[in-house]
Amino acid sequence: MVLKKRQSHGFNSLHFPSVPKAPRSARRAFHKRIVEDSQICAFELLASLAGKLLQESESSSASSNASDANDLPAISDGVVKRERVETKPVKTECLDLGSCEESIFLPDYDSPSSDSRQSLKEIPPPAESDSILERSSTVSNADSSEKGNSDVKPIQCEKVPAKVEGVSPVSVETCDAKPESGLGRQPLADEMETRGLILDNACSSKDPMKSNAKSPALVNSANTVKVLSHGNSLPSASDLKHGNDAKLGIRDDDENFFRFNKLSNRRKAFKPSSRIGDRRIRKLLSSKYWKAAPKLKDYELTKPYLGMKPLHHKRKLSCNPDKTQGDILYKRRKFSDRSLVIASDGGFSSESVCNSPEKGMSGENGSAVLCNGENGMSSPVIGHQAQLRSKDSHVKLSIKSFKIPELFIDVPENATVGSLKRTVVEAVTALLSGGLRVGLVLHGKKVRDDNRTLLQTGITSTENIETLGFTLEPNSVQTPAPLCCEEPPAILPCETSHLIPRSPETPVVESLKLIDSLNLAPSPTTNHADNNSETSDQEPLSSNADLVADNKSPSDSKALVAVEPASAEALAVVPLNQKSKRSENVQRRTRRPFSVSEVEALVEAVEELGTGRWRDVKLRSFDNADHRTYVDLKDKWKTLVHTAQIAPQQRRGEPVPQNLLDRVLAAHGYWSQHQAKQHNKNQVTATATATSEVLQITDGQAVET
DNA sequence: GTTAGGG
DNA sequence: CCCTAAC
Repeated sequence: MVLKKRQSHGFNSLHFPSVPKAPRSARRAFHKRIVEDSQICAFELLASLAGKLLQESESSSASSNASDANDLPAISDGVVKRERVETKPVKTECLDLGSCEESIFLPDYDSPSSDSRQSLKEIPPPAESDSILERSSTVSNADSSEKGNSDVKPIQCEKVPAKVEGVSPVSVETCDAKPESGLGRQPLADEMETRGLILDNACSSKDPMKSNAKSPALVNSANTVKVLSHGNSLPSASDLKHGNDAKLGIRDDDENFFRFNKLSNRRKAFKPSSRIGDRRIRKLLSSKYWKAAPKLKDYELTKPYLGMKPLHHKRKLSCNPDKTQGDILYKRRKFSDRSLVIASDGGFSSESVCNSPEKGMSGENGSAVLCNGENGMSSPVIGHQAQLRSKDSHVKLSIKSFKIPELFIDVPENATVGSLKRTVVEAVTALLSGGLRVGLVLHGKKVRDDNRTLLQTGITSTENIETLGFTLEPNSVQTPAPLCCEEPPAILPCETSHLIPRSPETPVVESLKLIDSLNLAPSPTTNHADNNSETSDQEPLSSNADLVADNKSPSDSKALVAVEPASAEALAVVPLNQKSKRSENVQRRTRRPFSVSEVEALVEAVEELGTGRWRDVKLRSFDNADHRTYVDLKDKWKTLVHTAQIAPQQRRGEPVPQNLLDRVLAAHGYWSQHQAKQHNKNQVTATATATSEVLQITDGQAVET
């Protein structure tokens, strides 16, 4: 060992790399797979978040509009329809990512407490797939026919699904929200629905299980996002075998196919990863995204902490149906590529979602809205609670949505839609990177004691439940506020929502503000929303498919969507997909060039401590610079050495005084040798036995160098 | 959690 | 800066 090391230092450093390299890369390749998976999870999370956001906005809009009962139904309809539309994409996704399915499921099983569970529970414990299928099918049915009539609470629940799909829905939502008039909305809904139906059909046909003759409970449960995803995923599997009508299906199928086989094996592995806490995911989230958006420099995300005003989402969009659809498609596509939107939901909130519209409105503290099942109806979702049950007195609640910390996005008008999207992703990612936790708010007060029983806390009666809210909170405050902090964020025009007052107690809970552009399709005409942040550019990154997706007659678009995107993507994606995907997700730390003074400090420290003791260097000279890790210092030193060795003309960035560079070289040279000597010495002393040889060698080395 | 190195 | 491997 010693010898080796010495060698490398002395002269052979160049050689070194070659040897390890091969193995390394190999290993890497192996790992990629895993990473990929993680990524998927990350995506799921994002997706879910997006879905939530959408939902949130939805709910708010709905609430505003629908103070009266009449309105509600309409809303629900819209929602349902939307859902359908989205469903298709979802499904696709599922196929793509075998993993999604798993992740989705996991939550249920994992957390006994989750609501969704309940439904499962009711039904004999079937294979996952079975249950899933059933559920999904149920859901679809419920949507189509029953939204309104669904007995009991189911109705409310039905609504929920819509929220799941984050992105695509948004656009739709926008349209819906705007016009109270059913007109604008309806047509869209129909069209979309149609599409959705088609998709559904495909799925359903494939699935034998499809028949929905499920107990009501199932139906209810269906509401949950999870359900959808499951359903989707399953169908996809079946699709694989049959082959889809749409090319899209083909591609997905293929992918799925592969994965599918592997999935079974991987399932276990996945479980853990599905968890939000998964380190990997976090890592990805936290660090990756930057690359994607280096050019976005201008954009800033403002963190909630910055004290921006909460904007209540409100998007102004044109309601052009066509456009909308295009958007939707686009969105879908996008998400689908990576993951199921749905899945994420399941992940985050173990709570299933079903809520009565009214309740939804009431969700005061901006958090989740609950509906109380207590009133005699038992929502399947809640079922999970039943497990906890003490006798008859269960607390039943459904969470329609979580509020997530507010995100501000500020981008130049000439920014591309794609960049905007990425920016949003970054923001969301940043949020998620720290992990999430759920807060409970009762009567506007945060309930902190986790050990108290619901009864003790007063979460038993219906009344209380109505004032109960759940919040999604970033787990770590430290979550880097990468993009935003440096400059004062521009404040976007916004409306504060009175609907979702934030209690001081729960600062964390905030509404996520999305800018309309997010939802917009790439087509320029579509967006003319007045949002400052809006961007009219087409997304450069968007695939042809995306473009194709926009204005078409419904039927056309459908066909196009199905086929084009799929094929296009398949082609493009297959080759590089993993990479690109990965690179796009997470955000990178903000770049912070070392100042001359920092360099000086570094040089000084290294002169004293030597290389190889970066932690000490950090402690000694950069202890206060929390943004400088010892790895950073090490890297900087590396670059300094390199810089010192190249011609001044080739150096870039802030020029480092030559004298410093000289010191760098000197220190580097010195420590290179010194280190070797040190090692030798240590070795020698330590192993008195083997010394002679070692010493000799050492000497030789030293001489040589 | 640190180090060392490749990217 | 990021990511990993290897400690």
